[in-house]
Order: sequence, then C-alpha cells, then structure tokens
Amino acid sequence: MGRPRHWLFKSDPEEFSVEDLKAAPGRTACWDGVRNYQARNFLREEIGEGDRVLFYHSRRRPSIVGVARVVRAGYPDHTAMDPQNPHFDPRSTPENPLWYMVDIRLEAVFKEPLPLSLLRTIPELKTMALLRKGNRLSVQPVTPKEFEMILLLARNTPERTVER
DNA sequence: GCCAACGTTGGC
DNA sequence: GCCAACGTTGGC
Repeated sequence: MGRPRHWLFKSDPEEFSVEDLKAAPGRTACWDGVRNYQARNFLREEIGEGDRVLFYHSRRRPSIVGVARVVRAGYPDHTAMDPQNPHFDPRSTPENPLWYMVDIRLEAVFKEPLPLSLLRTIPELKTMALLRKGNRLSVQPVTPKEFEMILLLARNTPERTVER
C-alpha cells in the first residue's frame, strides 16, 4: 500500500489530550504506552513517516479532535524499560524490545470535536473500525476515503473550521 | 457507575 | 491446546 497511510490513535484525554500535544515542544510527542500486540504490530511494522493520524479522545466525550502527522516511524518504547513508569514491562529489554512507539506532530485541532454520535450518522463512515461494536484497538487503520470524509466534516460546518 | 466486549493469564 | 477466570477498555 502506498504512502501516506491513514490511522486513528485513541487517547484518554485525562492521560494525554490533543491540547497536551499542542503544548508539547514542536507540537511533537512520542506515542508511548501502547501495550496491545495488534496495535504494537502497527506501530512497529506498518506506520511510516509522513502517515496521517486522526487524534481521538475516548471516554468522557468520545470524539475525533484533530489531525497529526507521523514524523518518526516505529522505535522501541522506552517507557516499557523504566521501572518508575506505570507502563513498565520487565519483559522488554534494549536487546529485545517488546513494545514500540512512533512520534507524531500535531497539524490541526478541530474547532469543534467530531463526536462519535455524529460519525455514526454518516453513511460513508459505516465501515470505520472505530464505529464497530466492541472495538477496543487503540491504534487502527483508516481508509483514505474515511480520512477525507472526516476532514470534510471538520471543515464544512462553519463552526467546525480547522484551527491551525 | 454499569456492564458488554475483549485480551491475557494460567491451571489442567 | 482448551477455556474459565480475571482485568481492562470504553461507550453509555
């Protein structure tokens, strides 16, 4: 498959929000703490520099809140090797890292989040992995068409213009 | 706060 | 290798 590819990253905003990414140096942060093998495989093998990312807030007000760009492809997640870190995993070592992360840079925050409830009403998004029942994957692929539709929704409504 | 869905663990 | 028990995710 060609580049860029498209992804959706979930985050509990109480842990790490799109505003946290906006406030980070260079609007760039590493996407650490992923401890699921399927998501790990995407981070380690599939996601490349230049890929595009939808930033999703889970929980309180589930919604897509912005877009980001992958600026560094998969490399070992150092938080897994830090005993002080809540995501520490003693099975992961520098010689044989178990968990991976990528770096992303924020490109835009939507002025109004696109809530899950709205996304469910869009026929073109019916097939989105995010909308499938019981889906818990925190890093998931998005089709180019789905991605474009999300950006269209973010732009089209006047109060949903994209803030740079 | 509830609970369904899911992933992981571990006894056998 | 099966599967029950358990812990976690995450929408509602």
